[in-house]
Amino acid sequence: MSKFYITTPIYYTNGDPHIGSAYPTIACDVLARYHRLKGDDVWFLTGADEHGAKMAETAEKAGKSPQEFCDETAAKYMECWDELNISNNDFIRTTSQRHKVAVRKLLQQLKDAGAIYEGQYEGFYCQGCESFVTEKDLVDGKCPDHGVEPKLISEKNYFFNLKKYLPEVKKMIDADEIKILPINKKKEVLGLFKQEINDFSVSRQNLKWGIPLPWDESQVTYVWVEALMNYVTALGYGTDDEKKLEQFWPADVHVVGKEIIKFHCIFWPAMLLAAGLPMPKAIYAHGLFTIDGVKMGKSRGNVIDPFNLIKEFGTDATRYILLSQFPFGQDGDIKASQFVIQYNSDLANGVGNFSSRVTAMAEKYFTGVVPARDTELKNEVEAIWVEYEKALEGFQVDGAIEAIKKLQSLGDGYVEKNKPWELAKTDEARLKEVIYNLLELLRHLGVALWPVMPETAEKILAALGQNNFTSQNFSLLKVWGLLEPESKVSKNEALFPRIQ
RNA sequence: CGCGGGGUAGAGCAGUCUGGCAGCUCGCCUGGCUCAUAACCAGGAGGUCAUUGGUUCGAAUCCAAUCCCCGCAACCA
Repeated sequence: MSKFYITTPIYYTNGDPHIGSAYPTIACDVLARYHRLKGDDVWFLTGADEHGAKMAETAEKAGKSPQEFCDETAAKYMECWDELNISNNDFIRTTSQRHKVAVRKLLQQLKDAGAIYEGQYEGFYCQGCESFVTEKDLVDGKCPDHGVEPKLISEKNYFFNLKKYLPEVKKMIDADEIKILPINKKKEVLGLFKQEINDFSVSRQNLKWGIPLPWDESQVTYVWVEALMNYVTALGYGTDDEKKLEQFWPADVHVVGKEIIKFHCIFWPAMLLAAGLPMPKAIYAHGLFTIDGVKMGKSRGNVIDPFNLIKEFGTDATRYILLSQFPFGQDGDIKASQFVIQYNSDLANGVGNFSSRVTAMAEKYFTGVVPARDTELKNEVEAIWVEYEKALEGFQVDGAIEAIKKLQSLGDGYVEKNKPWELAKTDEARLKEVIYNLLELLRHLGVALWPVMPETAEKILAALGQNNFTSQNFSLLKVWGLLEPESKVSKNEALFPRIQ
């Protein structure tokens, strides 16, 4: 049995959960469930990144203490994942005691290894914001929020000696010791090495909302530095019990958005290298949404709330709709107006209707008793399984959805070709074979569906009398002919009622 | 000349590496069917493949230039 450790990005929770975070979380859930089905020992981590100036500022605007605010948003995230039926094994919060303790251990480790040195950070500081601002944020050289010119100031900071580790990191990426996927993202990362990459600061002086450095309590750890560390702190790094760390680290895949690949593909490996920890095996960068052609953002008022989607379509359909908009590794544009159309065509008319028609025929013609075995569709179904597995092994969640669609349309085509309603009048023996093939195909569809739409899969399989299927191994489940003749099946209720 | 990705039917995408009838899904139109959730199946209409120039018997694909969109570009994560 092999292990599979998968992580979502750790979300910066200074606002409510939105589909930008729901999307990769669902994708990771599909991969986690697939590996569990295969019998792998899976650890699936997600979490909340809760420190930093921006968080403190957002909390203040909301009239709350940072901790209070974080507690509330983290709860919303957890609720959202719960409603989306996300099967994460852990949810790490960077304000949790376990994270803070482990971060300080890891930072000390980096310091002891000589990877951290003291230096001066120079930047534009806005009095109004009480934080550094970037030049690109300035309008006419002034802070857009406060209308004042920020002062160039300098403060003591600790820096990570990134340059020392860059050649080794590059080598590992080149050699696919850290696989960067999809393949074009590897090119992009290697391209970054051609530009000058400077050491980065790991601390902040005038900020309270963060984790104090172990060797200098006047400085707070720079937020994304400790955020990246969540992938090991959640496994118990630096505690008395590092069993999980030994069992699951290195990660099999960090799934990240393409906007943060530099942090994950360069900075994080460098830190791991300095700390003497093994490298993640793969980093998969997924694409970003635009909505009706424009970037999603609160100020644009086009943010799609996952809770609303769940309310409108249900958990499984929301999972499906988000994943099926565009290929996982690419950017894509989505339109909320397409969601209903897609729900109706793929789910109501597709999977749902197919399940109804097949189980209804079994009831009508054979009073719900599975007729004699047949193997007419065996080869075609096996070929689709090969495609399905190949896609998921390569983290191509959308490929699995394609395979599911193929199974279903193979079924609908088979019904049309064989016209069971005519066979019922003319050829009982042939009818038995046809219905068996359809029921068995539906069983395969149910299994294939499980990682993507677990509740639906369970309903389909329960109607076929397959109740404890998740306890069985996938290698067995995908074999043709598991459905026993003489066993009892029942008609499925409408899995996805049509939306008008 | 900062780095990288992208621009293909009304919509969302594949095809570009390795040049050879421009494909998929949805939507639309027509026909068929009645087991099923007004579902299903078959057929059809719809594209100067961002623009311009070049290479070639032949270019969405290769080369050059231009325009537009997205991510990164030392501290927003």
